[in-house]
Amino acid sequence: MRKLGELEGVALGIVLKRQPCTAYAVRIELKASPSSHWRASAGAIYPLLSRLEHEGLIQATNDNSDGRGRRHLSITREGKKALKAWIKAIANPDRLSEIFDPLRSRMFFLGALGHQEQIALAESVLEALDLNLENSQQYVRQNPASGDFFEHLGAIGGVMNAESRIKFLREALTQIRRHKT
Amino acid sequence: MRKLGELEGVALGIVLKRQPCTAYAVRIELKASPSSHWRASAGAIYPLLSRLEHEGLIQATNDNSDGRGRRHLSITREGKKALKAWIKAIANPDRLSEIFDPLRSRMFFLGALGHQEQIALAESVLEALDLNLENSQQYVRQNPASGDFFEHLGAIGGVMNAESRIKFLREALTQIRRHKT
DNA sequence: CGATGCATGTAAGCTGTTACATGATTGC
DNA sequence: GCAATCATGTAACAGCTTACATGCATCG
Repeated sequence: MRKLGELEGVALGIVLKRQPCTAYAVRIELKASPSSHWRASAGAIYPLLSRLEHEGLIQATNDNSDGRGRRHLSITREGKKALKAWIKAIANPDRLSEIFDPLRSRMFFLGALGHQEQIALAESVLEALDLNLENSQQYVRQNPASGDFFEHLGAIGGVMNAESRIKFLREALTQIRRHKT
Repeated sequence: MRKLGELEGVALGIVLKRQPCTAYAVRIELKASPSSHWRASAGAIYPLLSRLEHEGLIQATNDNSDGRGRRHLSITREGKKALKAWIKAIANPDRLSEIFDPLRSRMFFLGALGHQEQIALAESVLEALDLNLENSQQYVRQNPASGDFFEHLGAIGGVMNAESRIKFLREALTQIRRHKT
């Protein structure tokens, strides 16, 4: 059984949670989730789900109740097995450290800016991060502990990450101010 | 002036820091950095740097002091302008939230596992995260405040992120134990 | 004198993006 | 009736990976 890619895992997971649902719904959910790496373009989602269907990880039933030719997706036994394997693969330290954070990438090169520019940028990013935190907190409220437990956990993770980034940038800003070229 | 992609920005930043340096050195540095999204494959780096050279953002001088045909890269005035623009682009909230964390992606779907499996996985990931933290701390020691200031800042960011993930997973584990399906 | 590291690249393939194309349904 | 949303897809392209190919230098 083939290993799933990152977007494949996420998409398959969404199918499991929302089944029976359309490919469109999967796409919207991906877009809606805050701080996502994925743009969830149609050109990615539809071929991806076709692939998963072709491999027997999801199945589709045609819904002819209206003229839109909706196709309702659900996960198969094989699909759930593949999803579980995908989830468990995170225990691999290499997979675990495949993080991507455009803010931290840029910190390494902040020295390319002048001292005033550094401070101005850090301050404006700090504002953006505050908005970011508010969005994450709102997402938690939209997914309370009373609803889907793991959706709630993931949302909490988003808040903690946002807080961590703010803490980091505040610390960085303090040190930059002290630094003076 | 064209906007730089993420890997382009990072590569250009490394050239600025290490110049004059070879493309190979850029690649090694990318690989060495802990928790990197990029595999820094030759097939990515060499065409990328050729592109930047072609566009006048970096320049190369041939070094014939040995038979390896080394090409020493350095950044141009235009290149530094492009790099600064790339760094400042992080103030854009959309760019800022393009985070990717394979651990958090999977938290949303942890419910696909049985309760015991959830706990076992979380525990083994927690161990891997501890190693992760140690690596990040070592990276800080390798890049002390006495050296390149921003390299040090970036390294600190790595540690804070590692700590944040551990804190998150500990919290998650506690809640999962309480949850009992 | 052989293994490892330095150094540069290419070819095929996969995955994702943007932009386009089409059409039905719903709400104002 | 018209706009927004639901819904499915394709085509062209960009970017990165794996795997391959080549050859010099250095160290034991």
